[in-house]
Amino acid sequence: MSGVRAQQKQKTRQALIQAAFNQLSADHSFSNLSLREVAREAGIAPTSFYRHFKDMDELGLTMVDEAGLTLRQLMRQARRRIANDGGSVINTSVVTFMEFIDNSSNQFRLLLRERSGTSKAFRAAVAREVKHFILELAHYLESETKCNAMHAYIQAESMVTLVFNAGAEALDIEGLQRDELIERVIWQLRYITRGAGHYVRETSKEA
Amino acid sequence: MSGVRAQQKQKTRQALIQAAFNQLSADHSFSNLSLREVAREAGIAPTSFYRHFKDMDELGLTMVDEAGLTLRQLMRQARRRIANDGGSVINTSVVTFMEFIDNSSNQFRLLLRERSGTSKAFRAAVAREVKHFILELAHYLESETKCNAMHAYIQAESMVTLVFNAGAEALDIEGLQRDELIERVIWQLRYITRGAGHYVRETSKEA
DNA sequence: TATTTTAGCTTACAGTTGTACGCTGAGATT
DNA sequence: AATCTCAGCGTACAACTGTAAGCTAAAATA
Repeated sequence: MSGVRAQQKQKTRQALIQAAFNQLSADHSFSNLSLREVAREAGIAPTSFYRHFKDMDELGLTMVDEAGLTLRQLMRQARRRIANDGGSVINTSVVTFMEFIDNSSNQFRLLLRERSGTSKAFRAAVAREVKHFILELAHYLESETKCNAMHAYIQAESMVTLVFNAGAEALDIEGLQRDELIERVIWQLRYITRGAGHYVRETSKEA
Repeated sequence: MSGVRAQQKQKTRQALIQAAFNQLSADHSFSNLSLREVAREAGIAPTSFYRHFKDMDELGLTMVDEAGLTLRQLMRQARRRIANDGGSVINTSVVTFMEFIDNSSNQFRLLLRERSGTSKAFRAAVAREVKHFILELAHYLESETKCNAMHAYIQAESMVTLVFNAGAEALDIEGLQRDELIERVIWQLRYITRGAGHYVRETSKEA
């Protein structure tokens, strides 16, 4: 196993994935990609594509998985920063997420677009990745605050929604406008934290 | 003016727009549309398309305007309901929005997708429509509560983001799951209201 | 009434797409 | 050493795309 042969196959498979990611941009979405162009950039004949993926959709789903992985790694990194540098949870998280958008903008774009895209399988795949993200945050909130599971989940869901959305807007702007955007999203997260906190307290009073 | 000629032209122009909207669906986005297919459904020759629009993008931008109009009409209707039926603001708004998603799902889909789509002009157009929506809500919040302008805007922005997002998710689900989704988004809006209220009070104390 | 304007048509073309089919040669297996 | 496997290639094709060019007939204008 893992002979020269299989190794080379993995290599061109990665070349295909990389080529596809490279061709994503502000004005080129996954559905705009053509099998032929991807194969061309990867340096293989169009028909050789099929040795690696059944069709473009299979490639795309692989890419979604990869982007989701990056996203989860990112979140762990954020938590590490919070634990070590001792910065504010909200601030650190938002800053880390914005770094993701700048450093891996094509991965983020893929998630962003395919979340409401044309293929049910894609939408489901992105939803799954986002849900992972939400659940990890919900667990964190549940352990760090005196939040019950339901409120923790809803709170996490809104936070992820708001940050994700701000990320989408951030893609198109720079400088001052961007700083203002970040400030706004931080306020939004504060609202959520306060508001959820209120209802949690009320709920525990009732209990 | 408004002779038989101009009248007929408007009619086929509308036929083109309608044909394009008809061809949108869960698995057919605007960028998947072809000029030829739209023309075919509208009942004209492909090349006659150019008598009405410079290219597909011009058609698309017109469609975005139309969808934005529908959206604003919807919001006014929601406010009327709130004033007359006297129901809860949050509940009525969410229910109204969900009706929009069911009754005009293709218009909603257009806004949803092109918001993060491939064309900067489209993204800007959708952002403009959404901003209208946010501003109207912000003014409402500012007048109905003791909220200052900044908090009103940020609050409105988060509410629209959360509802819009829930709408996107609602497109793919039905029944119980959907009811749960609606319940969650209502909680999220409550968080925002409470949280914003808290900071507003704090600000006015400081002042 | 004579002239101009124009929405819609037909024909035509060059470009791109996905993919079926069959071959080859280098690694893997026996 | 003989055989098998299979990643990658080249050719080929049918389906579709956007759009250029020029015609026609009916409405508008003068």
